[in-house]
Amino acid sequence: MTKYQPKEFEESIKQLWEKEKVYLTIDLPAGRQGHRPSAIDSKKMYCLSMFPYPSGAGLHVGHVRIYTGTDVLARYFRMKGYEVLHPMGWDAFGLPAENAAIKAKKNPMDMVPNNIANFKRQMNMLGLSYDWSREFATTDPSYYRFTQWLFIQFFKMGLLYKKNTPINFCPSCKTGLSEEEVLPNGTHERCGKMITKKDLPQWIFRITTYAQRLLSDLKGLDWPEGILTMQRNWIGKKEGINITYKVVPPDPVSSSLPTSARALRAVGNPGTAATRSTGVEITCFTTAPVNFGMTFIVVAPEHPLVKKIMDGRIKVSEAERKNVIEYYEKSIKKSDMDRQAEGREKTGIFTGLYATNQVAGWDVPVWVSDFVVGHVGTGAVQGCPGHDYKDFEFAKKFNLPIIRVVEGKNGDRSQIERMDQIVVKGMKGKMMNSKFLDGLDFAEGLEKTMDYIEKNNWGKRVASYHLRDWIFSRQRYWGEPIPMVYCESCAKKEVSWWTTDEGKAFQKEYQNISKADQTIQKEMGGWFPLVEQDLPLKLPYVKSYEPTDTGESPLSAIDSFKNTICPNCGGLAVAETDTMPNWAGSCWYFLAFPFWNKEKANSKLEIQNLKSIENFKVQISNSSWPPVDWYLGGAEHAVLHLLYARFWVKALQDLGLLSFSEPFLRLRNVGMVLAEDHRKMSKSYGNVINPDDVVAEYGADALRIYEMFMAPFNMEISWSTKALQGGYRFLNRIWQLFHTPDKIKGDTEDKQVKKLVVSLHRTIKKVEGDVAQTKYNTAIAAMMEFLNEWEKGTVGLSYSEAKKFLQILSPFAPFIAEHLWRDIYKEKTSICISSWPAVDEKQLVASEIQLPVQVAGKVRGVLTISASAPKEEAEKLALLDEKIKKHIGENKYRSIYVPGKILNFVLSG
RNA sequence: GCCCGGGUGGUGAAAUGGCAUACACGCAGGACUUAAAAUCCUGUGACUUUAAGUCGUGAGGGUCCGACUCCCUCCCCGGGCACCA
Repeated sequence: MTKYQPKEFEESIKQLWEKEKVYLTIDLPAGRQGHRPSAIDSKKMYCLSMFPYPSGAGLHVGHVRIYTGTDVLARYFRMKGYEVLHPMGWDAFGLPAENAAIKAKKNPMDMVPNNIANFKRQMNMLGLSYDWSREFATTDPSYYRFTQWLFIQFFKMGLLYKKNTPINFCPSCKTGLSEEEVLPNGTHERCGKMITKKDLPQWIFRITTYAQRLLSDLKGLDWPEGILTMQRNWIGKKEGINITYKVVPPDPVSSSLPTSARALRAVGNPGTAATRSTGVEITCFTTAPVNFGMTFIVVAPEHPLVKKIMDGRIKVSEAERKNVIEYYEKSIKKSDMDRQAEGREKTGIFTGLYATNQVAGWDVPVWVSDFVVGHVGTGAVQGCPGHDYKDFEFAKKFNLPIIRVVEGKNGDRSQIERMDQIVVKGMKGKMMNSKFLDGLDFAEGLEKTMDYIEKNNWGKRVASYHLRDWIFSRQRYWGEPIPMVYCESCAKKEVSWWTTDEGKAFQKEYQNISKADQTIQKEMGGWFPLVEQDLPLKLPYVKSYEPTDTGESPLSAIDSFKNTICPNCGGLAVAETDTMPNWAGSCWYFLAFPFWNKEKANSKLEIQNLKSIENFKVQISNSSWPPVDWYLGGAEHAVLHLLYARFWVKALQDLGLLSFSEPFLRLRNVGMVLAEDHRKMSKSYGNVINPDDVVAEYGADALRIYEMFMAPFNMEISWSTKALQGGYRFLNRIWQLFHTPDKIKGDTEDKQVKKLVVSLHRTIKKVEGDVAQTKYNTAIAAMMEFLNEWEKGTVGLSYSEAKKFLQILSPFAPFIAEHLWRDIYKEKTSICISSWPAVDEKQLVASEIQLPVQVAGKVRGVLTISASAPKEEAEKLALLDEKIKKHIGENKYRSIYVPGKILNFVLSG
């Protein structure tokens, strides 16, 4: 008897697949001949794993899990007759690569190809069925030229602007840092010193203009419910109202009073906006306009009103101006850590100004406090301390009046003194102290207030989103250069791209979708995209690319890169030196695989082809492969990557390049693979498992089977070498069976054989159903169960039925399946492209089933009975059972009968 | 504090309203072997000496003929966000 020794055949099987090009995909819809021309009319299935960053460490066993999971799908659908696209590429730009290269004192450009070669070797070793002819890395100039081209289109649409934005900066290392390099306690992960913020001009994506569509389109996606919820919460839509309040000057009567007394003084006094005014307004966003209980306004330190007070455009007393300046300086310097240390303890300062609450008809004092956040809502809140916890804390701290306008539990109308008395939006209660609203339900009262405010033109209902615009600049070397040029002389002449002929034509063509309003056009004056035919704007190969001590991009130190000419006027101009973030390449890679041709894309001819951009547009918009049918990846990308990619697809749809609005129809998460000690695998713990070692000892199939079998696909697992050996044993037993002639030569007329065949077909059906739900663990368990039955029985399967078992095994363990397929069955074409065995449904209809019988809810017996037997028959049969009879005893009973499921005798006395 | 996961044998887990613990690991005993490894066979939730049975899916309550599964209250573990108006 030969032994199962995967080492002896896995390598040659791998070469066979390569030689026979079994994974090549045809191009849709152009219909170039693939290996199965007849499949051109069949349904398509685009199966994609989130592509990896090719690190120097090689594949992690976690990678093996996700890529095998997608591979099982791809292999299954191929055999089911679908035309399958299953590509792989490399997300090679970004911080990890750059930092690794800095450490190794190499240029990432030199390191990345080696890492890719190693990843690719390991993937082939695992038998992953990729169509490598479509491979690319986001760092290939032939790829990132299009990333840059897309950037330019988004710029033209008015989706990008430049603005001073704080970046993380380490004063000790003199370097700009990304979010992930800053530890939660506000220190730099490498040197341990506190980081600070530094203002630098940054490219910003106006993702917020798509907030509503990003929210609405979630409906109808076949994604895990938890991920959908997280996306919804991230976008965070809130319906409310913006109310505009007129700011009135300090009250001359009370100007001699101390600040605290003056802050209180106005409340309850008649509103004075009609007679006095500073000409300034404050707009507050609120979801609960409880205006009859509103006793103050608080603005964020970043609010424009604060600037106006500080520079004297609004007159307040000198003492109050000083207070405001002091408070501003202090709060602007506060790091997140300081603010956390303060906890919920409120700070703030009275500005000396008032505003008129027109609804209630009184003035309220205006305060500044950093519990109000500049970028949330309008950066100003109306204080209603009886009906908001934070407002309550603030009012308590500064002794501001608290007015109850909604009854509490059991009609409580008492003065609000404690937190637990507060009635907030969503609670029940009747309105009080609210004039025309008195007696209404709280929710109704809010609606009425909003109607009233809108009718008087004091405010407007709006939706506010938690989602913020997306900072797209990185002051780093290892990213796509941003293909933009700034021309100071054009800027001075107030020339923007949209005032050029090209820009005007674009505006006209895309007037319905363009977001390039007057503000954007003005702000972006002097900025011009590179001439599209000149792309790619190549990242220069340089010796030194470490982050600079000014926080600026390393490219800014390279004169030959920085100094350029203006695409508009031809004069001297400055090239943008920031690069794009890691997300850029991954935002559209799934759109590139469908038409990518590795050889062609990288040929000199193609790169010099002036029409290549036009070709690109045609290819990206004509392919019928996208959207992605199955997208598999880790839950850590639940928000950012998925949201960004969805955003780009919507923008491209608006540009007319795509005909669909969502990139990923089905999403499934893969759980992490932890080490045997339940910790993350890490060199420092010495608990890393290398797939190379595992394959060398047990073969690729055993590794695949183990990772698919150990737990549901989306659950976290800890590595277990013992359990891996179980997978190996399973394959070994299959090997032995196929080398035991009696087990694959059953007589098809034999009753025992027929029974075994029924079990096989049941298994085929189970595997089909489970694979389509990514329930790989139970699919494998079903095959194991069948194997046990087959092994233990005295008869075998017929030669042709046994073959079907190999076929259903092949998506999970392709090497052994292919080997036996060719060795035992002498097949000449690959099992990968054979047709999935048809289930003989007729055989599966069982004439008799095992029916559990309960007495008073407890199982007391099992009947062998026809699945469709009538109740009378089942009952009669059950009562023949001594044990059942005994448990019923002398009791009266009635019975519940669900045919095929259960018979339950319910006792009644 | 809020949001998202999760809690079932010694272990990974199965069952999504109908026989709780499939499948696998581990363990124990046995076979084969000079021996070990490998392989095969048998057993394996707890309690009850045996039998017959009782209990049992984080805790408590509810709905139902029937609940791991649905509803309510709470506890614990993991992840994320956090003064979000």
